[in-house]
Amino acid sequence: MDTKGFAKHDHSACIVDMIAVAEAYSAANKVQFTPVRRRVLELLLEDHKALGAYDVLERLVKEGYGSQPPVAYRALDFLVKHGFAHKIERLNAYIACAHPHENHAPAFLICRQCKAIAESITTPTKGPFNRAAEEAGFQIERTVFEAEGLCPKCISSGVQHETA
Amino acid sequence: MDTKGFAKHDHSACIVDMIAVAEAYSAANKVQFTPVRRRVLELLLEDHKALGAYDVLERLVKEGYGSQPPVAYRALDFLVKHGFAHKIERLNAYIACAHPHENHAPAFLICRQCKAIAESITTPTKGPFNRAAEEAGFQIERTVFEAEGLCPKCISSGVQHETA
DNA sequence: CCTAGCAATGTTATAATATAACGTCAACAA
DNA sequence: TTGTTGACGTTATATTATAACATTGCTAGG
Repeated sequence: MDTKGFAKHDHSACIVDMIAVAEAYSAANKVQFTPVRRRVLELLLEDHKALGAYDVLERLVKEGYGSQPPVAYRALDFLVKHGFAHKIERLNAYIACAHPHENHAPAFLICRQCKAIAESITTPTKGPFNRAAEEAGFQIERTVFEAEGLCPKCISSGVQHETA
Repeated sequence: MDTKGFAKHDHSACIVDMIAVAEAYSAANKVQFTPVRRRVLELLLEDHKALGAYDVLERLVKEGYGSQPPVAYRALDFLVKHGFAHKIERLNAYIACAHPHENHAPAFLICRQCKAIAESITTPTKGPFNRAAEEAGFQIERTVFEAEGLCPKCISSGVQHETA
């Protein structure tokens, strides 16, 4: 299981790369990688954490794009639909995909302290969950795998115990 | 992995049992299993599917309980906190726990067609996800495992293909 | 008995998240 | 040219969730 997110990496290169991938994909699949869509993907990549739709919207407004929620939701929906972003259900927020088009079954580790998020990919057809589904005769179309807890950094900096 | 939900069972007995468990637990843990809380648990058990907070509220109002959202949210929070219900993040809805206090790491199979939901329990310390977390040095506190797709019944009754 | 503290309930009000519906425009194909 | 389509922008509204405060009833200590 390949997990990205808590390690440092060359971030500006990562943005450039992703945008290039998105452009190639869009050309190949005859979908439009328009300025708003590109900009939203960049925003998600820049932050490298989950942004709410209204966070995205706020930034778009500042840059002269439309000012109403559908502007943000539509761009986010596009990115999610085509595999460039994921929705973190637990947070009602969106994050750039760290593994675009690697046959996704994304799984997230969400730090409750610093809000960092790592994305793993699990094999879509194995694991106990898939076995259980099979036994039950259930046909999986989409999965949500999210874990909340403490990332390595926050553990070592002494945060402990849930505040619950 | 024990999966409950798509098979038939004696439903009124299941409600009675759960309520008894909840009462025993509440007595033992000195928490108050009040009328609203009990009623909300009953509602969730009766439906055996996920109810939104406002669905719950609507029924409570009809029965003379308070009419404002916090009434429903507080009861649901209580039930979730003490392990009698779970929130289905994907649906922003709540469902009675099918395995109360069996050392939970609940996993759900959600039928997009008929809205039936099955609850499995996964072992909280195994599986690829836990291994990935361990490798990453991440300490899991809570998990969300949800799969959407088609349940056996809907498959055999001919529903196919996502409408996407 | 009184009363201070507490937990639960109820309320009002508002915040945060999300979508429906419609008009305009540009690209493109017939 | 014209009809269609997809994207974008808008207005308006729906849906989900919480903050903050008053009231009530219980109970522990005096």
